[in-house]
Amino acid sequence: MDISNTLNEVLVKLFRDINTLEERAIRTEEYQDVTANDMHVMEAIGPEGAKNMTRVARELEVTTGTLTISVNSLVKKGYVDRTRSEEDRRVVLVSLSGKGKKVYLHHQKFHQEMIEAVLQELSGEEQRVLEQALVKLTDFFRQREKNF
Amino acid sequence: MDISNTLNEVLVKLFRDINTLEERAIRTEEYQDVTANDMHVMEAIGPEGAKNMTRVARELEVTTGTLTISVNSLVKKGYVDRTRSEEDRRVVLVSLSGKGKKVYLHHQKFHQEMIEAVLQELSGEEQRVLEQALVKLTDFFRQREKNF
DNA sequence: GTAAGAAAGTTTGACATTCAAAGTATTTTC
DNA sequence: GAAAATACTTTGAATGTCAAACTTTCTTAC
Repeated sequence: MDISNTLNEVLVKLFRDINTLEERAIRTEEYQDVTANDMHVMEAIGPEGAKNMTRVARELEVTTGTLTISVNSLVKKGYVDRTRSEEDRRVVLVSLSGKGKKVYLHHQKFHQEMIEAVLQELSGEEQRVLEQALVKLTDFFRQREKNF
Repeated sequence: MDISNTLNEVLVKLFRDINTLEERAIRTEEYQDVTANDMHVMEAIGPEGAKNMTRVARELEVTTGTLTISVNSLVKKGYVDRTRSEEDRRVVLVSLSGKGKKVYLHHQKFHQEMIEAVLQELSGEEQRVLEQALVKLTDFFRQREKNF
C-alpha cells in the first residue's frame, strides 16, 4: 500500500473513530461517567489554575451556551469546580477538581502510550524527520483554514 | 520539551484542524444539507450497488436503529435509495442515488486533493517516515480495541 | 454620576445523533 | 407448523450543538 492510500485510510477511518477510541480508553471502572466530550472540556480547562468560560469556549470552538451545559454536567459529576470571579462578577472561573486532575493525568498517560507506540522502532533521526513533517502539516492546515 | 511531548501536541491539534477543515469542505453551495454524519453513511454504503442495513451499520459501528434514523434523513434529502429485498423480505437494501453518487465523488476528490497537497509539502523521506508513523498509530488503536 | 452600550454567562427552544429495549415482519429450524 | 432466529423500525431517554433572548455586571461617553 502506498503513502497516499495510507493517508486516505487514516483520514477516513481513524479520524472518524478517534473520539470513540479515546472515549473507550478513558472509561474504566474508576471513571465510568467520563464522555469524550467531557475529556475535551477538561483538556481545554487544563490542570493549572482557573480559566473563564469564554476562553475555554473559544479554545474548544463552541459557543458559551454549549460550554455552560458541558460544565453543568462536569460540576455535577464532580470533575470541575466553578466559581465567580471577585474582580469581575460577570466572569465565571472553571478549574479541575482533585478528581478532575486525576482523570486528566490518566488521559495524558494514554496519549503518552499512543506516542510511544508511534515512535517505537523509529531511530532518533527518523523521529526528528517525523516531527518536522508534522510541524509542516500543522502549518499547512492552519494556513488552509484561514481561507475557508 | 522532548520530542514525544511535541509530537503529542502536534498530533492532537493536527487531528482537530483536519477534522474541522474536512467538515467545512463537505458543505458547498451545491450540497448544503450534507452533514459529516451523512457523508460517513454514504461512504459506508459506497458507490457500487446496494448493501443491507446490518452490514452498513456494522461497518459504521452503530446500531441498526441509529442507521435507520440516518437513512430516513438521507432518503428524504434524496441522496439514498431504499428498497426491500425480493429474495428475503426482511432485508432492506440501501444504495446511493444519482445525487448521492455525485456527492460521494465530490468528497473523494476533496480527499485526493488534500492528500496531494499534503504530500507536496513533504520530502521523500518525510513521506516515508510519516507513513510508517500513521501505520503504527492505526495498529495501536486496532490492538487496543481487541483488548476491550 | 448616570444613561447607553458592551461583555460574560445562562437559559430556552429546536434539532441531530446515539443507544437499549420493545415491537413487527419474515425466514429458518426442528 | 410452532418456536426461535433474523432484519429492521420504533420508542424513550440522553448528550451535544447552535442561535437568540435574557440577566447581571462593568465600561464608556457625556
